[in-house]
Amino acid sequence: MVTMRDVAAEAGVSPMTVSNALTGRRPVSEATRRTVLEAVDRLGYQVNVAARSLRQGRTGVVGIAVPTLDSHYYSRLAHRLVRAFSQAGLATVVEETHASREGELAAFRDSRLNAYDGLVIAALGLTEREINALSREVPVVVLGEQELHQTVDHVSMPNVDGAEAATRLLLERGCRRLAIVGFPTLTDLEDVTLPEGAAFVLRAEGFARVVREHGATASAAYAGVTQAAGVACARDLLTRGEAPDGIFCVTDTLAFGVVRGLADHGVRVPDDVLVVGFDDVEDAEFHIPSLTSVAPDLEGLVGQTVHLLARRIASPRALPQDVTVSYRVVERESTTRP
Amino acid sequence: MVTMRDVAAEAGVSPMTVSNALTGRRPVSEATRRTVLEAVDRLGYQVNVAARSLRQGRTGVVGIAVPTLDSHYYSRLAHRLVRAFSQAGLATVVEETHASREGELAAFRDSRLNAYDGLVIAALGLTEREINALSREVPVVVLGEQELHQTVDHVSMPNVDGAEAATRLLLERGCRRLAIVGFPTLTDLEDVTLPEGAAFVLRAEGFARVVREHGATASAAYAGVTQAAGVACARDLLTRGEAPDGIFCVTDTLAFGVVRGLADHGVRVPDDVLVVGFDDVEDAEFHIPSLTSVAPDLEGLVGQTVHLLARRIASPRALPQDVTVSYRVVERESTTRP
DNA sequence: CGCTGTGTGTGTATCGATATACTCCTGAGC
DNA sequence: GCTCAGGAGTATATCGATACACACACAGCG
Repeated sequence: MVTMRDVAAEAGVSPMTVSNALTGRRPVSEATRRTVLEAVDRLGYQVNVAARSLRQGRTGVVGIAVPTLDSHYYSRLAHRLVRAFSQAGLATVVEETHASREGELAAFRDSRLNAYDGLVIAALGLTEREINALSREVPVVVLGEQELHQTVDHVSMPNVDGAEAATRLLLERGCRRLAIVGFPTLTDLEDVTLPEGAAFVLRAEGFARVVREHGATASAAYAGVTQAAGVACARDLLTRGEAPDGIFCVTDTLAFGVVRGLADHGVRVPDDVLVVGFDDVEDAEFHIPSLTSVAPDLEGLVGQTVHLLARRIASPRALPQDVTVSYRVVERESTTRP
Repeated sequence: MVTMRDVAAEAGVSPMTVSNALTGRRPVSEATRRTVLEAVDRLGYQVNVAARSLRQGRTGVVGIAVPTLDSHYYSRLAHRLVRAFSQAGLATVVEETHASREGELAAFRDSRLNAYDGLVIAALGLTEREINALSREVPVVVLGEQELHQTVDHVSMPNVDGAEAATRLLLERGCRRLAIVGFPTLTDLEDVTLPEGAAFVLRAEGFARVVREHGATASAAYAGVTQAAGVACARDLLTRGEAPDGIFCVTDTLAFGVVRGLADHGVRVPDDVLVVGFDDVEDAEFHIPSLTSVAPDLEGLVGQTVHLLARRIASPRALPQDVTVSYRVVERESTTRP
């Protein structure tokens, strides 16, 4: 491997001058700068990051830890975050936590910990207490899957409000027998702990509140987070008493499954039942029927995340911020009466 | 920061003994091992990866570079690769190249280069020559988007064969006016260079070959790789002379767009036209209509990739292998005549 | 009894880049 | 003519973990 020392020899200067010429940390005369750069080209020199970061204690890389990449929502979120950090001049690596406590601890603790200058994590498995403890050791921004209490930088989705809006939309469109897919019950909501974390609870809360306010009837079904789970929930709802005429799904992914599951039983959307999702993933626009969905302001979420993490890296003791981004409901065919 | 030296002092041994106790690289008596581990716990010691990898020249991390995570296919592929490497005991980080030459060079060269022990790259922008040159400097497995010539480990999809099978399926189902979506022409195929690389060319080749053999007529449309592009292509095909009755889309993503675009013009799948995709992404099963697709053996692809990279890391001068995985055609509603 | 071998542990040099303190030189100012 | 500021470059120590050579005790063996 060719080192800075080799470049220095080739250029007839000291290693330190090579370092200064390359990083610009200290001034170097124009002439020697050129000589150095030529030597670098000739030898094909590349800086050794391990050595640099050992010395500097920083790596210039931020980690992005998401539960899985095999998801409409998280793959898109990771993509947007990467792009935003890149525009801010920060390199990124993406890590999957498999929605497990261990995976999330790994993102914090693992050997790679001191390889990141900061971490963005969509935490599902860790408790608030754990997150608080860990956040003292490394700059971190938590993405909104938990309710936290101003102890760590936190950017969250408008879970309750968005769910309320979605549910109201169903009622406005004339639905009277509502259902929620992605949550197992409508009583004692806060006692339920799902593997997917608190976002689902908050969305269920919003749904339940509007149902209560309007004195509507509602049922609930839960079988997981995948499209297949959506299919199962649809079947479940159809074989149970009176079928719903409006379904709120806590994610678009579930909604896709639900629509598919309904179709399997000859139930048409929107003719027989209206469906609303949450997240407004790209596919919502292209499915048949296209899916009405709650669209959180992803750009805002990503922008805030980058901003907060950069701020925290710069000043580790800054006061933690808690931001909730805005949303809008994008209405499409799945709630448009024919 | 607490270092190995601190642990050594706490445990009353030398740093070297701590290292040996933790890595197991050299034997340590059971008693001192326990003492060391207790000291580690008490102080909350974590190894500094920068120092370790500077000394060892290895990091235990492999990089996975894909064009984008905002894609049905690549996000799933990245997910599977991460899982497979993890099962093989290797940590991974995922990087996006934005399908650009620069992004791919970055994956190789960027400061983080010497931070990976190996690289898996789905290269679209680099030339064969460049890949060959770079592959001499770092263990790399190229995922099948290029035709390479046994100069680098390479795992590829059954692009030509799969496309042929898909096209034959359309003919068998009675289609006579075929179309391909995702490729701009059917003459001088090999002269076309798409931003998406050679996979599209190969799929077009398979399509064109079968069309030729059967003396069928065919048209072509291209507008990019997204679902929106699929919509545009559908519109394009419908407004141009006689509409096709069978469409082969070079990716499922395009196919989703095409089906949607057709629906926008009142053309129904499969009633009026049959559609086949390629990749068999998860959504293919859940769309309405569900999408017939060429399903490459992803498990095989991922397994081979892990195997080849591990092998190359172990023995850098091993003879390069070129593997093409198998495929099957999964027939669903989009090609099932009502 | 001396000699080799094995099992444990320690000291030292090293990986490559860079922070820091230092030297040298040129030119301005009085 | 002399001092002093500051620009350009260099020597050295250091970040933390570990490869390597070495030390030492004790067992087995001829």
